Amino acid sequence: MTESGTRRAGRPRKAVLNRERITVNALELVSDGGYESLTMQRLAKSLGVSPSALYNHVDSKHDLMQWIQELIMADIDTSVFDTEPLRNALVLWATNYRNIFSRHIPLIPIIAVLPVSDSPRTLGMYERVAQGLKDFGLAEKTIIPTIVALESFIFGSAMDTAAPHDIFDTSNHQDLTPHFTQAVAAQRETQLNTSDDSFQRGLAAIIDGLLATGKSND
Amino acid sequence: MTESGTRRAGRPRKAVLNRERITVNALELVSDGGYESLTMQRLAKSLGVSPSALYNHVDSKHDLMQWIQELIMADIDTSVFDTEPLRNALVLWATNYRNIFSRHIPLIPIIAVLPVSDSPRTLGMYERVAQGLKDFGLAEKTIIPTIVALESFIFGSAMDTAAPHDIFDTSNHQDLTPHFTQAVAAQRETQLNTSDDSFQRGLAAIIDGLLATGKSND
DNA sequence: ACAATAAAATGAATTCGGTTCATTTACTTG
DNA sequence: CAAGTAAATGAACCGAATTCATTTTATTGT
Repeated sequence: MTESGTRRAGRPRKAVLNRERITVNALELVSDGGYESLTMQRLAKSLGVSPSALYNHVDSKHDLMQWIQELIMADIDTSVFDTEPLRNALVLWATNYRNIFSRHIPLIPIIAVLPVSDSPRTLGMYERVAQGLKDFGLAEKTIIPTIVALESFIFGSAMDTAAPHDIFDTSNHQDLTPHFTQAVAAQRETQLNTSDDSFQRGLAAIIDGLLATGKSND
Repeated sequence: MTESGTRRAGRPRKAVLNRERITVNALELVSDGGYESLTMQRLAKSLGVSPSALYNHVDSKHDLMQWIQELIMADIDTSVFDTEPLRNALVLWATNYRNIFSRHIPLIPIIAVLPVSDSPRTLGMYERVAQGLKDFGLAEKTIIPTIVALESFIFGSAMDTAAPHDIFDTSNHQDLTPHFTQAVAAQRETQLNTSDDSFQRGLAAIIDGLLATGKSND
């Protein structure tokens, strides 16, 4: 949409940077060194460029986060809704979703609050899940609350995976917390990872409940 | 416990700062202006003191966050476990918990990951819930996963309350997302706040499921 | 009264964050 | 080859957390 008229010529120099290179490098930084590693200066250095150069391509760090969201969302598999019965599909999708975000904890509070229309892939995912729920027979008005509730559980569970393994260590307070201490010991005996165990139990519970109470004939 | 021996005398000057004043002011800053408002400099100014003075009392901003956690946890009501049947008590406790944290979103990712032993009040809350679940007849080994799953849902739901009201606005993509768009419209017609609706539905579902599948005779 | 004490408060300095902007670079095209 | 343009630069700004040498001042034993 460059204005015409007395225009002579001109194209820019060859760009070193572009959205993809920036986003991929940013995500790499995060994967390697945690989220504190993602600073505009470090990102610039990893791209062999000066920090200010980034701002010719991205408006702000927050915008960069949105780009990263798109990249991450691409990993979430919704094809199971085509091949599996709904309950199964929900379990597989949710598990996949949670596992991916547990590798990107600091993005969660940001993404949880981002308008879906800013991310085509996110929108696509919602559409696929909504369709599955509708075909299953959920009442139209319960579809969104069902998705939101599931996602809340997924995000919360993803955050929980960041908890240290000794988060429930009560060595110092045993006497004051007898029931809790005993419960911790009992869970430990199962040899199951606490986060995974909690997620699987909670997921089965919430899916069954949501599908049961959301049927059309309410 | 100052060492004796060749000691002469000495007590410090009267302290302007102390843990309580610092923590209360910090939380006030957060409530008034969101979490970006909580900086050590602003906190210092609100206390009529220089920023560096804070570091005579708190080791780091992260430590300050833990203090704030303690203050917030004090608001969570566990007395319902003494007066209500378990299912009811869980609903009331979870709702209270979620409402309180929805006013402190940025703390969630931090608190979700904090060792409970660092916060006596958090520990006390867990003890009370664990006791309730045990008395209800849950198998010992399912108590911790039950609590963790509930808390994950609570934290996720608290974050969701920060989502903008038009988070699901699809005006631009209607044709590509027919099911989702229709589901959004149907939910809107109920006049219910999406976050609240989702939370209540999800909460009932997950509690029923967890209590049903966690009974001792598994 | 007084000198010694020691925690508390200060203010300057450091380091690192995101972001802006005037300037320069180098590629493309008429 | 000259014009034109987006891209890249580097210096600068602001505000953040934190450190440290220094100063203040309430207390207490003499």
